[in-house]
Amino acid sequence: MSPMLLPNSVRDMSLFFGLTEKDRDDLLVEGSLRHYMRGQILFRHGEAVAQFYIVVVGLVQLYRENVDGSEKTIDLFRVGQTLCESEIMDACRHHRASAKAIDEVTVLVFSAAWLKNTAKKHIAFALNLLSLISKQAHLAEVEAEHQATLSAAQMVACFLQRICVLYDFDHRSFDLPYSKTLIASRLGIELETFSRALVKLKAQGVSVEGSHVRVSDLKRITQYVCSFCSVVNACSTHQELVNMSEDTASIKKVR
Amino acid sequence: MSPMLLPNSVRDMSLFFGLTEKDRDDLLVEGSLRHYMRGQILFRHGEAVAQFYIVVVGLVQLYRENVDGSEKTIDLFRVGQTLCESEIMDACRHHRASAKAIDEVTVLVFSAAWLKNTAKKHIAFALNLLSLISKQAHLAEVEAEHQATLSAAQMVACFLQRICVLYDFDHRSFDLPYSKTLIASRLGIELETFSRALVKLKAQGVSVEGSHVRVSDLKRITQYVCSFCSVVNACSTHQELVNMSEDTASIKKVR
DNA sequence: CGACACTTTGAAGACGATCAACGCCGGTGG
DNA sequence: CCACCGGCGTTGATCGTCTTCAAAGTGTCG
Repeated sequence: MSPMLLPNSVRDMSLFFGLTEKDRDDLLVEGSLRHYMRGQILFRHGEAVAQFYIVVVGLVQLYRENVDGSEKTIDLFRVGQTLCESEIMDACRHHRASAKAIDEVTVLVFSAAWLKNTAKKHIAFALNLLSLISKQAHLAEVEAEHQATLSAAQMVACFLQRICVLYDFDHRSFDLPYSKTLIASRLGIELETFSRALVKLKAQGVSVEGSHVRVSDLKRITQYVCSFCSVVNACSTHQELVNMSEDTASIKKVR
Repeated sequence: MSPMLLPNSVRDMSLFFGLTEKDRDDLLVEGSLRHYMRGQILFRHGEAVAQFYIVVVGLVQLYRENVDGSEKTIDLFRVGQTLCESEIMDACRHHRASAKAIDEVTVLVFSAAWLKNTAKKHIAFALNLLSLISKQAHLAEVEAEHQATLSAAQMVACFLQRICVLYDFDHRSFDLPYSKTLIASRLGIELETFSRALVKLKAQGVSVEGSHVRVSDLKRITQYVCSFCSVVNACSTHQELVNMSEDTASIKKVR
């Protein structure tokens, strides 16, 4: 697989910071591209953990099937995001959830051994991986906290903010990048609750028509969710995080 | 600080697996012991992240103060557990939560630079740290999922199981290691809800009188919470996890 | 014994889940 | 071209669960 063909969002991934271009490309060469049609399964809960994935095109859904057959979306991964790194580093032998393609998806696949060996071989890679997984751990903690403390409408508002940062959208006007059904599942709420939450957000200056979102008062919506939340959302990349953290104290004061 | 004085639960921490005893002790020497009285603050939300902590004695509460003054417990750390590793590796400059002593607490304190440098110097340490943080990320994910999908009674049952593994208690009869108020806060539910959840669990063969817990039917309570949950709870140490994962498939079938 | 922290219990209310009905839209097939 | 269908989203009604407020019970420690 020639690294030249990969989109910039993959070649510039934070995972490869601090490596020479040559080292990075030598590593990327060891991956192989794999395509999935809409709805196809990448891996299933319970199967052996054998591979590390980097999303190159499309959207991948990580989800769990409950005993009753319903699905709960754990997370959604877009271009430049990775799957299974924590399962591999955690020495977890079996997948803890299933993954499927939402769109037409292309992923770059590496063996689990590749990930471990690369971490051993390149200390910079190991530290980047640490940073990446730390960030995930933190996001998951915040998520757990939100589930416990925020109302549905607040979680939706928080999600909209996160979307803007992740996709680099204009915070005042943008289109939802995927269906409301999927968003509701991602947030752990029912579609009906999501729909009603959008109605409530109108009072906070957020209007959603179809898939188009317009936010009339950025400050109001930021205060509506906890201000801490907005810091988290803004810290999507390493560099942004470094910059943002300068301002954390002042944001705290503002609230 | 002489490593000889540290309890085994610290000297045998998974973080130092694969290092020689000498390397480990040389590293431990660089830490300094610090004592806190009941209720004293280790660090506050918003302060600069400067240190890495290993709990040597007592229980440390990580919590967030909401705008309205109420506290939400994010996690509780006992002997042999660590604080701030993910904040340090994540290059997060300011604490994302506050920490205080529940008991009388002793911690071993290292500079943030110590943690980063040790990871750079000893690849085994870096990999152990990766494993540790991966595990945390996973637990946090499961936690978020539980908050979204389980009832209060199920979360309490799940928590009791986790307690047993973490403290190596007899699963059939043990004492709660801390107050019900603290447990409720940890689970993100109100004390009243917690109390009522215990009443409901009587029907599942779990009786709690004062702080003493008796479980009459282990299988019933395991099935009451999702079976996936019990696998997670059991995977408290690296080695246990490696052993457990052998059985994951079979446990899945059982449910 | 009284003060105080911790816990339990009761009653009322808020919120989200669930079930049901309907509207909208794009595609398919007659 | 129209009828039908299925996927998606909205809205209404009802129900169960958790929170909130209030009161009372339990225990410990001075």
